[in-house]
Amino acid sequence: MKQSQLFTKTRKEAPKDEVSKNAELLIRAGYVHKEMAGVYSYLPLGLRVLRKIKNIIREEMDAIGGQEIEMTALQEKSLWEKTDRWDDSKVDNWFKTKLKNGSELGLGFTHEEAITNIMTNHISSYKDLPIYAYQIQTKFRNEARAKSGIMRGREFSMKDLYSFSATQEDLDIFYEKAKQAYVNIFERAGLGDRTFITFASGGSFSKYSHEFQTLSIAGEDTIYLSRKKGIAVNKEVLNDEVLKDLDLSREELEEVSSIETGNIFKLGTRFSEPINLTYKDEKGQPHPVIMGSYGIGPGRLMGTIVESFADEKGIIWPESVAPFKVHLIDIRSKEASDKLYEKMCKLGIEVLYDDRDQSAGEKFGGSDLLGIPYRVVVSGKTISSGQYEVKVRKNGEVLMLTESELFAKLQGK
RNA sequence: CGGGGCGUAGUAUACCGGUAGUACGUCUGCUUUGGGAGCAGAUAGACCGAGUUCGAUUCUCGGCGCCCCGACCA
Repeated sequence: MKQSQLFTKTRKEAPKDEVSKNAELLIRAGYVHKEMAGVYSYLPLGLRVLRKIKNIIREEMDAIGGQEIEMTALQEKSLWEKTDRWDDSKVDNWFKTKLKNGSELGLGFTHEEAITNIMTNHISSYKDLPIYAYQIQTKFRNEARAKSGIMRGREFSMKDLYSFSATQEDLDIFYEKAKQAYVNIFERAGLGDRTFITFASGGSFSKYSHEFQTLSIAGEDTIYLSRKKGIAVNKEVLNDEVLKDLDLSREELEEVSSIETGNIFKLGTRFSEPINLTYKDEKGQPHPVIMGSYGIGPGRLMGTIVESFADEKGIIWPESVAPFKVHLIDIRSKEASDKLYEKMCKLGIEVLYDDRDQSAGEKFGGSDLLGIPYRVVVSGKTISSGQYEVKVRKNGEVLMLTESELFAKLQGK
């Protein structure tokens, strides 16, 4: 894409009233637009990043048998009354609205009720199970206080997968698969080395749930981490019994702050019983379906990546989620730059081409802020040397490469 | 939801009971061109409403909005 066509611009100044690093950088770089507190629009570059994150998640969900669906944001009151989650005293972050005729509706903050209800039309026999279904959809939560930029908003994207099993064994097996899929997601998003499976409150059907906590000073959670064992315990549940369960001692635990980037949860029959989602076993006897839920927020993940890798000059995207792989910068050598751009496009290399008539300094500064992994400069200097200058954003390494070396590098050969 | 702070241009700010000034930014033109360059010109602002007043951006009240701490976060 030619940058002269891109409607967003980079800014030197931070917006006022924006403290979190992720929002400040994403707004300055033109990835997002803040509509109001806790509500952000994604602009072209931001949407490219968000899509890449969602696609990584999709691939991992599909790989463990997930089937993608898309449920509605509008939710019917009566369904939520069945599970006793309609009343504001039970769930305080509802956004509620009304039909013209006065009927109350809610804007979904999660979808256990909705999907359980859908499944009553599709599950009758043990032969129908298991089913694993997920969606990537907008959630609405009436947070008392929005904060942390795009990481804790009132409207945000969420991938939620729900598992439906006939037996506890199947749930347990799938749960472990989902856990591994989440590990893969964080690995692929570049956060693998700093994201830890964390034991958290399990609710009424299992002792623990598992959170995926990404270490960050911007985090709202406090966890106790054993780096050696690679696991952590959320502060909320830390006690002697838990330590004994997990064979951990206080001495080996380090208190760190972290961002909750994912959460997987065994639901048991918490929703299937009140909504009457049952299957018949071999003998024709009915049983409630055993469920699990598995959530991860693409927007929060994006914010976490920014928080994790940015430096004083701007964002640093891991290649897997970067809006473009290459930022091609023309310094008064339009003809040669155009040619290189055409070649990259032909080879399918994702490239943002800064073809604008700006000063070199502005282009470099903007490029650092955008955080695209490889910056390729074409200038009089590079043309006379017969080489291209490639700067690696994450470590500042500068390489002088011939054209064939350049393409070999960018195509990962 | 409890507590605190704050609303003057995109940003940072100044003055003032007599209708707003500066800097940076932005835009246009020219000159520049390897780290946000120079010159010239231009653009753009009192959150909203009510009250007090001859007159309110300024004082009072109400609303709306934003930020921070805490609580909350199946």
